Amino acid sequence: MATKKITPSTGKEAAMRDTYHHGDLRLALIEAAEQLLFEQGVDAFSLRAAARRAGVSPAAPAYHFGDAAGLLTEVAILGFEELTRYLIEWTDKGGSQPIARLRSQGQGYIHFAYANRARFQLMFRKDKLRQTAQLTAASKETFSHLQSAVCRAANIDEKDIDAKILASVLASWSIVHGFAYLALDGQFQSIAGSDHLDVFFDTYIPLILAQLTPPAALKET
Amino acid sequence: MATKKITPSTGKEAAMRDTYHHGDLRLALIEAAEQLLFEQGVDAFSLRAAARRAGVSPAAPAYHFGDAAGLLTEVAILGFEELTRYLIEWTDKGGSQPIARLRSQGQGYIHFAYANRARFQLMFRKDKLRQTAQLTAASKETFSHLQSAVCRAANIDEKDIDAKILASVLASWSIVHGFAYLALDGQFQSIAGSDHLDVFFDTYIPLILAQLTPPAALKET
DNA sequence: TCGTTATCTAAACAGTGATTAGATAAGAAT
DNA sequence: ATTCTTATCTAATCACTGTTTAGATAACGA
Repeated sequence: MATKKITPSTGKEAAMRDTYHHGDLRLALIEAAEQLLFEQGVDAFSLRAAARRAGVSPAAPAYHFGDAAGLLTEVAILGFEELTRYLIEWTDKGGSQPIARLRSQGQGYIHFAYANRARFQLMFRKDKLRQTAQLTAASKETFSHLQSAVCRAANIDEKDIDAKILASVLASWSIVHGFAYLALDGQFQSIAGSDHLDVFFDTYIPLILAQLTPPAALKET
Repeated sequence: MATKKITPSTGKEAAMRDTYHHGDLRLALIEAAEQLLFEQGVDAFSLRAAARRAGVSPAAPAYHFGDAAGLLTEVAILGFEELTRYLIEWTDKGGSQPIARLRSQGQGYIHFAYANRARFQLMFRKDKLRQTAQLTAASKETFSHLQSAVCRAANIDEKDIDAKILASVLASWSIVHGFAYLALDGQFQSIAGSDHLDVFFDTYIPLILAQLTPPAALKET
């Protein structure tokens, strides 16, 4: 045999391999991509770096994912699925009152964003993703949980959704998403003193989420 | 003399020049960058393309802006200044009632985002910008208008800002920013039917902005 | 007219995403 | 066991990017 070691890249991250075939390159690349995103942010990501980390040549990812957008889309899908899990878990943490559950869900959304900075940002960077059926399915699944929580808080059947209730869903989504995005972008640093998680989660977020009111409050319009 | 024409780039966009010196390259590059952003989005921007469009060599921008982040930062500063003008104008459009003025300001924020897609996205992409004193000054100026509008809607003196009122400011900012961002990212396409401006501005936005309530509503917390 | 400074070019380097032809392996069919 | 087919990966290449460097050119003040 005498299968010589294969070291396709010169980088230090290159994983040695005894076999020509990787075994599970698809998974390895996804994990490498997630690591890179976590360590260096969305823009620092490069397909070649992911390949290096997985210990394969720069062209290897093309077979499994086509191009960079293909790989990142897989990561984004996993992100949406994880976000959905967050929402389910945190909604339950809210207890029995529908409004409290909605607010707790909002906390979950922001917690996810903080715990998955780059992945969260990637999920909402359409230019870096490929709009596959899987991706839209995953994001729709996430959205459906936002919608359910608002409907229950408003005591409205999900089949009776009209423009007003839909606006409330969009508003709820907007406020938690906007907050998470602005905070992650560092826009609150010069305003709220320190940018530490605790400050936000303990003081501001509960106050902000108090504005997640059910559409009953919209009657005055 | 016989000053031969200088055509540093081979691209078609290359502007001819009779003189070795451009004249006002700094401004020309900013305008080129804004055009590129408008036409092709944030990620498609490249420093070399901006140089080409200004009719100058790839290294020329370095003298005026240092690097790509330097040029983009200038564009972002101009963006914040324009956003501030939008807020002032739209706040006035709201009439005499402070709450109506706050809501109108929110519309202005979203209008700006729609009318300046890429520039708006750039302004909140810290990774692409250099955190200069000018930039933070411009964004702080913008923020101060958000703050003022909320304070007036809440009938509170700006000097008496506490955690609660600050949370309302962040909430107001978050909801309009989140809405603008998600809409620009196309997240509402599959939900709200068409993605046309009119639909949002006529139906959803007024409903959403109705949730921009003064902190009096927070007492219940 | 001369020195100084501001402004720009040319050339180069390392890095990127993507494409292509071809090498290698794994498994099925015979 | 041998051959065919397919899956998987490499090597080489291309056009492009941001950035740096040395040097060319012009503008300006003495």
